Amino acid sequence: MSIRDNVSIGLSAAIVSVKGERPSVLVVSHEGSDDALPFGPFDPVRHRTLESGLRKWVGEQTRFDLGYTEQLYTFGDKGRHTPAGTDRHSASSGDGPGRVVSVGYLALTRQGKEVPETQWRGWYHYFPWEDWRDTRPAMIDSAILPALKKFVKDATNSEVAELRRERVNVCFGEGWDEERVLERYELLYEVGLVEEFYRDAGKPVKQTLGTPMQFDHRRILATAIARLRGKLKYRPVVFELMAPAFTLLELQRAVEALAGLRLHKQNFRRLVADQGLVEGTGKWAATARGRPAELFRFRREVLRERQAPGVRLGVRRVKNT
Amino acid sequence: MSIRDNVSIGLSAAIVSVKGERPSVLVVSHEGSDDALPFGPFDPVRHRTLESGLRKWVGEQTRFDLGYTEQLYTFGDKGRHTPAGTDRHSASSGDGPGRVVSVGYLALTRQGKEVPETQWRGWYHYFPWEDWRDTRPAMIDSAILPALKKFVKDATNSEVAELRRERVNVCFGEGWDEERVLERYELLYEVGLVEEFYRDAGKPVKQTLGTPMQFDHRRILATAIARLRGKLKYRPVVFELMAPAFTLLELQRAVEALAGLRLHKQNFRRLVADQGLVEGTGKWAATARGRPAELFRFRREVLRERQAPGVRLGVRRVKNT
DNA sequence: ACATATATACTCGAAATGAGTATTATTGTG
DNA sequence: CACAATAATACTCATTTCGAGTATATATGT
Repeated sequence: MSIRDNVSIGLSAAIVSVKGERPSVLVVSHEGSDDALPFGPFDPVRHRTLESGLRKWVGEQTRFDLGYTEQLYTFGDKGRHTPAGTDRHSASSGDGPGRVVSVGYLALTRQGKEVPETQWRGWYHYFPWEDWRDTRPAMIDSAILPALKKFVKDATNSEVAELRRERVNVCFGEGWDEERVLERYELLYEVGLVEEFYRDAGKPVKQTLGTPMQFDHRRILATAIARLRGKLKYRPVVFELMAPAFTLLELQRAVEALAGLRLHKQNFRRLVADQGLVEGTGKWAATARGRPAELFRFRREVLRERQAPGVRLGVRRVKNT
Repeated sequence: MSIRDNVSIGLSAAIVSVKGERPSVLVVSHEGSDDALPFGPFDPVRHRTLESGLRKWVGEQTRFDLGYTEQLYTFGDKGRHTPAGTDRHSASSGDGPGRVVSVGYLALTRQGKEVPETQWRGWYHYFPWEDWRDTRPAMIDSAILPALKKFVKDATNSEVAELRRERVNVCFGEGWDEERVLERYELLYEVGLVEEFYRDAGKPVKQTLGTPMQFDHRRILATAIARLRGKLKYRPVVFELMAPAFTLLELQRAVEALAGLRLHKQNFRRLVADQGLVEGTGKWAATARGRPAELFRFRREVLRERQAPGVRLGVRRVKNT
């Protein structure tokens, strides 16, 4: 237990909110460098727990009050936490910048005012292939599948080829599993379809998909999206992202935005109502056209009452609203 | 990002196997001190990833080949990683033993030969209130609920009391949710029903429930059990713990052992078979009494083919076999 | 031959799910 | 002002899954 040189703990947070139909993440962005998630060091002297450290500096830096937070994953890969332009091998030389082990968090919040240096960006900028709400994204057929086919063909032997084929099939084959965000990102990284691959390898950057992020932050964001998409189904977490009162369609749009899928309206309503997740307020939303919708509120009691079920996404996909 | 003093990364593994009807965890045990999970430091110079570091020293120390592994959680709480007998405040004094952030892993393996200094121990030694296979454990009514009632009554105001009541109800109320292992352990810790509470607080130890472990290892084990119980239901992970060929009853017993619940035999069989998780080998097991059971094997192909579903535990609970 | 112990097959009602169709309450337009 | 358009909400229906049995088959031991 004596090795404690050159390791530091970094905390990164994927702070998520939804405005309208856009799931967004809070990023630190500067001219001339890639976007980054808010991150900071963990100071073991000042903070009793990792999470209290996180809440502290997120509060200071972004003035956001994190409601729900959840630890995602701890990443310690050598060569994947390198600022652009830095020699990726410097960490192994003993007293260089040292190794950073980063603990990623997911946080959900309602959207408030922005803070200097930070901005809300739609998460599909970083993962354009993950949004299936309107159509299957065209880049899957035009760019991704051709590259993946080549990846399978380039296998050194037939056994490797078979493993690769299965992986490609699970990630991008028939039967879209909206939760496999991380697996897909890692696959695209491996085949050189995302910019981070070239940066980490010190190679010249090629034309790639989606907007890159600093360090391994896009990987952390992929983990966050995957986790949130999964959690949606069995815990009522969407409500952390909603205003106190909302129409059922607004709720549905939020879930759709996060899941990247369209849902069946009537069944969605039935699910939410039957589970008692929500109760009418007796007020109606002002709508431009059509019959006005009732405003609902989340029945916070369900969190305790029963084993609080989630919004089981009504249906896989559906043609239209 | 300059703080890197006095933090070290420890890796701990809950290595799980099942023999017969006993879910077991590999522990390091010595006369005179509490059991511990195998753990070791993460050496950032030698290892590229946290997981490769883990596999390396687990391999060296225990000679076990970890099949499935999964990162659980990263714990960094001050005062909960203190060896028995050490002043729990020494970590905060700057250049004492320093702060250990520990990354917990879950690993599944088939049981092999034991290694000196380690031993397989049934996990219900540490969590006797979690085994509901035969009956609802008597200690819940005799020891746990009385203490929890007092905990609710001792609340300083009625709002706190209400929150406590809800927590108690979710953890030990009607409708046992076998996945809430960690929540229950944390609650018992808080009310002083587990030994670690007294040790961490530097108080004299009272009569408590279950076998204690060193550091925060029982918490890590609780996390592992919770995760595994959850995962069982949607990924076919049980098979990592089974011999290459097994009868359906053996499979059911393994799932029951892990979940701490009895399942409905006929429905369990239907679920497993209908999902194509398993195929007959045409061989039959030698049984002492009764009609011989066919031996089955796991159809590894399902892992790729479809989005591999898990063994959805047939039923909540059942009177008898 | 039959009691006992298992394994395996089949049945049946209740609930959940997927996919609609039908009805109601608004606004905008000819 | 009637009516097209738009959206909310209600209701229907076939299919699947689930929980809980009963029924039958194949062993062993006496």
